[in-house]
Amino acid sequence: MSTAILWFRQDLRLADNPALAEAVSQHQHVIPLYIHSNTDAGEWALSGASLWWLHHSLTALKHSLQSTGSDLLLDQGKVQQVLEEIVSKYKVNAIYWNRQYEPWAINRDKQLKEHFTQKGLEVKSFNAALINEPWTITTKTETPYRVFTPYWKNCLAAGIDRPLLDQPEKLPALPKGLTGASIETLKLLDPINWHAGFNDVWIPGEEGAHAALTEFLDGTVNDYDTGRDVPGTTGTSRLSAHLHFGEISPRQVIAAVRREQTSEADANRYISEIGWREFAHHLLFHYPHTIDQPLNSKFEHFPWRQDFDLDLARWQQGQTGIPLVDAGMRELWHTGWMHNRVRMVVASFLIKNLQVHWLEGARWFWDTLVDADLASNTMGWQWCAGSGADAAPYFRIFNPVTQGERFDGAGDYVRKWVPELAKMPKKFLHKPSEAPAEVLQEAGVVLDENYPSPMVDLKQSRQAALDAYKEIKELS
DNA sequence: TAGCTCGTTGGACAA
DNA sequence: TTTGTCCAACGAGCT
Repeated sequence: MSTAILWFRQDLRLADNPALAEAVSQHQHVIPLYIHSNTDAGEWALSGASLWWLHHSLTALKHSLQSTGSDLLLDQGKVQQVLEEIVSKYKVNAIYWNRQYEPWAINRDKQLKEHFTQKGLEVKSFNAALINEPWTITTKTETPYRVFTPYWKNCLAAGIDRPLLDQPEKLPALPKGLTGASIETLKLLDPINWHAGFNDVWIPGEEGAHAALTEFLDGTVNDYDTGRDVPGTTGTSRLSAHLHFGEISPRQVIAAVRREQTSEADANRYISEIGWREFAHHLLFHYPHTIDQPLNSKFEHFPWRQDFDLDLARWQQGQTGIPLVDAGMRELWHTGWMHNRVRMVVASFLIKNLQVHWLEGARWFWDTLVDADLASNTMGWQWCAGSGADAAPYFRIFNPVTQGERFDGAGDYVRKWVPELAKMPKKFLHKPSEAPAEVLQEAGVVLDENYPSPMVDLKQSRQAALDAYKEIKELS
């Protein structure tokens, strides 16, 4: 009789789970285990909104495992120690897991693999999270890609459709006497119930992931190419957190999109977004220092603001006086998520108009996003700052008023998240400070009383950013 | 090797 | 109101 530990991490699903499928096929006993160990990751430990998601996702996984005759064993503490205890107590022969790609996780897993292999266990890891793992795609000269388009062309040429693994119908019961901690003892939920609104928006877990995918395929995907840019509508798949926690795999998502009668443009555009997720992992793996250092070293000398605390707080709270920025920051706070276009706009505003270091923004997103992902977050912020791979040219500074008028022309998004402006007419919704007194009065807006004036002059701060970028250019 | 082409997401301004 | 051009030049990646 052989026993394997199936160590769950960012692969909280039963279907298309290679480590699980292998464990079930090779061993009579399988111990599904999740270890809450939040010290390995240092500054990038799971936090805030992610912990809320994790709590519910683990609860869902536990239920599904129970319905197959098994259970999910929950534990916390040092990973090696926890594994060691279970290994010796239950005569475990093998440990299987699906790979993670964060620099800290790679180091930890490598060390664990060595340790337990030396002890005579079979230790195997699998790819569950990506179409192509970061080291499998290279340029003709075998260097990593730094530009998305050639990277993605290469992936497409190699083929991106992958076979799926079925969910095991039945799992062996846990060894007798093995009962884990309850989910509550992990204390993942913040006792301050700031995440109350999340329940209305998200269903974490594998079932929730497939429900979100179905909803996307039933409607949204058919206008994805243009609809994805409109924050006031459900124009995107909203799968990011499900994908991050591995409740669904990119293979499953691509296969499902392929089955739909969707226009080529919409399907390809969406699948290329999965490609960006892959590209982010490629970059993080090959350039791990980019989690807090610029990829482009010129930016080490960028004159970021030093005394930014008050401005950062206004940005975080959605009190900048720029309606689209405030709407985005409030959507983030209330739902743990923000529309992608708005993420770019609020990031550009923080970095360029306020000249606050992109890491401050990255850290706030890390705490508040349910889909916080080190690869995507790092790539996104560096892209906006201009210091990353395939970055926005420095002169490309979003004007949040223009962006609002272009992508939230009807104003649904701003009206929803900045209700104090709900009665503003379209013409001035994105720039209330320019509205005539009678328009403001009619809309019940009293500037600096119930809605702030813009905290910076957009034109002046844009010019200041351009000058700062010029400064580092001249250094080289 | 050298040369060529191209680069997610924009804004300001002029015509 | 819409469309075209410029912004500045660099380096990635291919041939």
